[in-house]
Amino acid sequence: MTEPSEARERVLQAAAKLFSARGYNAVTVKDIASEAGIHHASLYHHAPNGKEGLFVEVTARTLTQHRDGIAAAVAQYNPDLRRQLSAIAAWLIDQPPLDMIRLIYSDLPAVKPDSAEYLTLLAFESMLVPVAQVLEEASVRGEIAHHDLGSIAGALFSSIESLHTLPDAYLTRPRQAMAEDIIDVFIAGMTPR
Amino acid sequence: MTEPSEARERVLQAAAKLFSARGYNAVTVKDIASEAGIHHASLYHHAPNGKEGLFVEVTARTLTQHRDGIAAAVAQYNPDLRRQLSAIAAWLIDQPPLDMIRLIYSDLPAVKPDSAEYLTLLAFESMLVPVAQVLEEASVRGEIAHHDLGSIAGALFSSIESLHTLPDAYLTRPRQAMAEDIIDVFIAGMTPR
DNA sequence: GTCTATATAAAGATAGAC
DNA sequence: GTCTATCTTTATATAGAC
Repeated sequence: MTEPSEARERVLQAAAKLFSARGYNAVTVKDIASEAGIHHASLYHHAPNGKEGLFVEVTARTLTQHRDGIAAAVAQYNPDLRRQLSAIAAWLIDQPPLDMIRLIYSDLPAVKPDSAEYLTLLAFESMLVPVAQVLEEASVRGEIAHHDLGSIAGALFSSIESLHTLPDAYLTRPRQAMAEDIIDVFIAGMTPR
Repeated sequence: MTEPSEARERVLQAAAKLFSARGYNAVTVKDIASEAGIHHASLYHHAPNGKEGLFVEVTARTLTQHRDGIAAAVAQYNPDLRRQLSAIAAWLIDQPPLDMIRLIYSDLPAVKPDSAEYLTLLAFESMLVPVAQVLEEASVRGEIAHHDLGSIAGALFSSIESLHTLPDAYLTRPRQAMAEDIIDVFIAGMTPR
């Protein structure tokens, strides 16, 4: 669609950063251009479809990166469930927050229905499905009891993701340490006794 | 500040509903007025501080209602931890989604710093602290092992809240049933063996 | 590829009649 | 308490020079 270039990449990264931090509606085209170090009119040279096209493109890219990051964590520590989940948590904590509720209820209603549907599907396939799969494999190995793994995967994912919420005042320990505690509880809770 | 009246209450409820569903930035004053069945200029009669004042007022009210709803659930089933958590979940599922990440990262940056600080504090005191307290009391009774109960409370809260995210296509069972499963895992995971 | 200038539309808000 | 009319500001987007 548009030529790759160093400047375009700066725009995409600025957009990804700001959209991810504040959501579609709280970010202006000027914010993005300013973050990328160019005039906001210049942005349309790199993003002919404007704000909406930019959002769809960088959100898809962010989701794909999450999918790949999670897949790498899963592959690296296979078949050690605890290490797999810790590595997924480390990845999620290292990335900007990915607020699925905001994405679905606030951001996506502002874009074309086709794009919204595409991103919704991509989000679930990138986040929930891989986590559920890791649990499923551990279940097949007999390490955890059979639960509704979709529900549990969602709970685990949002538990880790919510660590981003904590303002520093409430952050008594490193987020990764909190994540380990949460993972411990989940694993213990699913382990047959 | 402003006289209570049936019309003003309609405005507040419309604002609460829309802000809660889509967030501060995705809702316009016209949306709220339209939902309340009045012209948008009339809205300023009931809300002299405009959109921002309206948001702060209804968000505080929503948070306070959540605090009270959780407190009622806790009191009703004291000292039965599982029933307490189920009742909290039932309350949260029955209410519109309360997205803390969106509130803190997307909505609050748009309001005056004083208001933002006030709402941040109120949010944590209304949601996380009560849930942590229920866990703490169960811990004192010896029913669950000592964990970082702040982390676990946050995980539990966001796990339940994330059930709102699931589009109907992914909703194979009632949300309350999923919540029960999640609560089971949390309790089992914290129970000393 | 970036800028200045400008067009267009939408949003928040106020004044004043009824 | 509600409306019509209007004002001001901001946002998205385009045209065209350099």
